[in-house]
Formats: sequence, C-alpha cells, structure tokens
Amino acid sequence: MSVYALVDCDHFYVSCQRLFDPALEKRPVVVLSNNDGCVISRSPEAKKLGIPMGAPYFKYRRLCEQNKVVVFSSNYELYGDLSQRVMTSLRQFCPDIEVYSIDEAFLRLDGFSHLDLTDYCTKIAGKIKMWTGIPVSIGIGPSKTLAKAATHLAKKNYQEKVFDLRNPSVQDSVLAQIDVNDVWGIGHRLTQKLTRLGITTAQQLRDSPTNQIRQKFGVMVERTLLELNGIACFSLETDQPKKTIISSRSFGHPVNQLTELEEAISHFAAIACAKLRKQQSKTHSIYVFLQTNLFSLRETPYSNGIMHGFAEPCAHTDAVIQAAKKILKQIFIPGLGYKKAGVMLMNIIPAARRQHDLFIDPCSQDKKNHLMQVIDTINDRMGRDSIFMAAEGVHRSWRMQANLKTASFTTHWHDILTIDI
DNA sequence: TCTGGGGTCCTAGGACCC
DNA sequence: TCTGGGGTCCTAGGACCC
Repeated sequence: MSVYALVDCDHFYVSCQRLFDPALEKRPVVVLSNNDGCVISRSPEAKKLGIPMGAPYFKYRRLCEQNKVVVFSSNYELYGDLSQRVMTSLRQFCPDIEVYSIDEAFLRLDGFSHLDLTDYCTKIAGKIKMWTGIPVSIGIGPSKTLAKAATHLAKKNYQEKVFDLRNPSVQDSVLAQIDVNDVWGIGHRLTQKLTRLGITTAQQLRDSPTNQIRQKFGVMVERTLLELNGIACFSLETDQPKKTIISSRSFGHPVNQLTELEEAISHFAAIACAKLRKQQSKTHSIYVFLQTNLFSLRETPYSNGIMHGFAEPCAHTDAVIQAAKKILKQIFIPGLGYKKAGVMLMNIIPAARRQHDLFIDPCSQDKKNHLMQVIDTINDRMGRDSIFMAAEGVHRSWRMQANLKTASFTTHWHDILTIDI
C-alpha cells in the first residue's frame, strides 16, 4: 500500500515576511499579488478579520487600515529562495519528493512503514522550522487526495502540525466533516453540480457509485472518488519539464503606445525563453496576447491573441522576440489603453530532440546557442537583467506597482538585513 | 483609480484518412 | 425506405490547482 505525505507551508508568503520582522508574529498580516491587486496570503489573524483569499485589495483597504493589518507587496525573489531552502531540507528526510507548488511538496513514504510516521513527520516539521524558520503542516494518507485532506485537518488543529489519515475508521469519522468543495480536485462548478445530486461532503462523494460519477463528471472526478477510498490514482511526479511556459504581467497604468507594448512583450519573451533554456527545452510555437481592463464598465473590453508556429523548434530569445513583435502588430488596435499582455510558449520539446531545417545553416545555430548560454550564465551569476536585449527597453514605464515591497534579504548582497545592537 | 501569475488535464467536435 | 465504421490529429474551451 502506498503512503503519501503532503507538506504544506503555513500561510507561506506571510511566514516569509515574518521571518525578517519577528514583530509581525501574532499580528494580522497580508501579502498582495503582483501590481498590489489581490490578497493572496493571510495570517490567521487576518483571516479572522474576514479578509477572503483572492479578494481585490481596494475593497478591503479600509478594513485593513482600521484593524492595523500589515500589508506587503509580493516579493517572489524572496519567496522563491525560501521555498528552495524548504524543499532542499525536505529531501534529507525523503528522496521521493514532488515539489507541487511554491509552498507544497508530496513525499512518498512507502519504505518508511517501520517508523511511527506521525513521529517522523512531527520531527520533519520541527527541523524545517528550525532550519528555515518556516512553519509547516503535514498530512499523511494512502493517496494524494487523502494526504491533502489530512493537511486540511492538520491546519484546522493548531496544536498538532501532523495528521495521519491512513486508518479507515479515522477516515470515516472525519470525511463526513469535510465539505465536498474542500476536496482536492473539486472546484466551485463541480461543487454546484454535486450538491444538486445531494453530495455535499467528502464522505458522500467517496461512497457514491463509481460508474455513475464517471458517467456524469468524467474520469478526473472518478479518480478523486477512488482516491478518497484509499486507492492511489495520482502518482508522484518528479522533475517534469514544463509543457507550457507563460510570462505575463498587468501593467502599472494603461499602456497605449505600440512601442511601449513592444518593449514589454519583448521582455516577457526574454523571460520565457530563459526559463525554456533552463529546463533544456525548445518551443514549437508562441502565443502573444493583449488585454484592456476587462473589469471596466465604461469601455468595451478587448482581448485578443494569436499563435505562431516556428519552422524549427527554437530557444533563441531574438527569434522569439521577432515573432512576438510581428504578432503584436496584428492584434494591436490603436487608441485603446492596455492593462495586461503576455507571451506563452507552447508545444515544448526537449532540446536534445532536434530535427534540422534543410535550409538553415547548422553552424549559425551553434553560434547563437553559445550566445544564449553566455547571456544565461551572466544573468545567473550577476542577477536577472544584468544583460538583456535592447528590444526590451530600459525605462519599462509599464512596470507594475509594488509600493509595499520589502527587500530581497537572501538574494541581494545590498539587501542583507542589518541589526542594530 | 483599484480585480495576479503561473500551471495541469480532459473533452467535444471538426478535419481528414482508409 | 435505406446514407459505414473505424481511426488519428488538432483545437478551443472548460475545469481544476496553488
């Protein structure tokens, strides 16, 4: 029988901020998304004030001010670095690990059954806190979905950081308490449909007839049902290369000049290509999109995008920028104020699997590969954007707002925290 | 004034093939 | 009267996740 554990960092971004300012402990704290748009991380104290996850910040600004909530812009450089520390630490306790998101990882503990797993996971949580300063909760179960549910329960119970959901009688008593929309893989649409059938708890979904669920909701929900029954359908996925890579941003203010958009799009293309090369892949196609403010009631919303296929799989920033700018000219309508744009790389393949174009000189490609390697090396060592394409522009006036951002304490020499004694 | 930025998988339907 | 059967590939859209 398989055993999975899900390690989930507690309100991760808030914890990252607290790490560098202990005065924030026990105080309500929230972290905002890019462009200071939405609330994406909340301390338990902030949750208690009734600030929902994903809420637009401008709607809750008053409430935050009245209750002295400490508000931060997000600092992904900091969070990414601390996430890596957590994941590296976890590998010392279990080699089979799937990094599921910036703040979550699945562990496969099949070979650890001789241990008391609650003890072992409590030890893991303690060490992670000691080594990285980040608090984590851990759920244990015979399938990923049950491990997820177990973490959900661990988070509800502030005393215990670990919840073991392997015992069927324990499953019976707790699954009835879990709403069906809190089950991993059941979103609000499926919740609505399931509710109409009278299925409102995890237990009711688990005990529904399998073939009926499959017929009505497809294989994904069927698998979720089996997973709730302790039958593992989702396996551990380790180190998979990305199949699509997106780089996009909302702008700090509406942008209406083509030249400015060209720079932004070029910059997004460069970021995406660097990610592409980092995972040693090439892309077959690129998609460029553009949006005005889709929430605005005054203007009619405009959103458009076009895909372009490359004759030969490609990972060269300059070629991708060229293609992106061509597309941009096709979808750009003068006179509109654009709020967001982005570049997607799709149909990604391993770089090693290459088929040459009969009409492209392979030597010229080698030269370009080398150039890209040099650029990546410089930026890795000296920091992002140390060297970049002229097309990306230098002013970047479209940049997003991040008025409440703290320093990158762990990744920039000049941001290292100093303490006065 | 003000609503993020990534990702994954599945399904249905159309084009096309023999 | 009666209009096959089986397949592949691609795309758009929908659902989900953090």
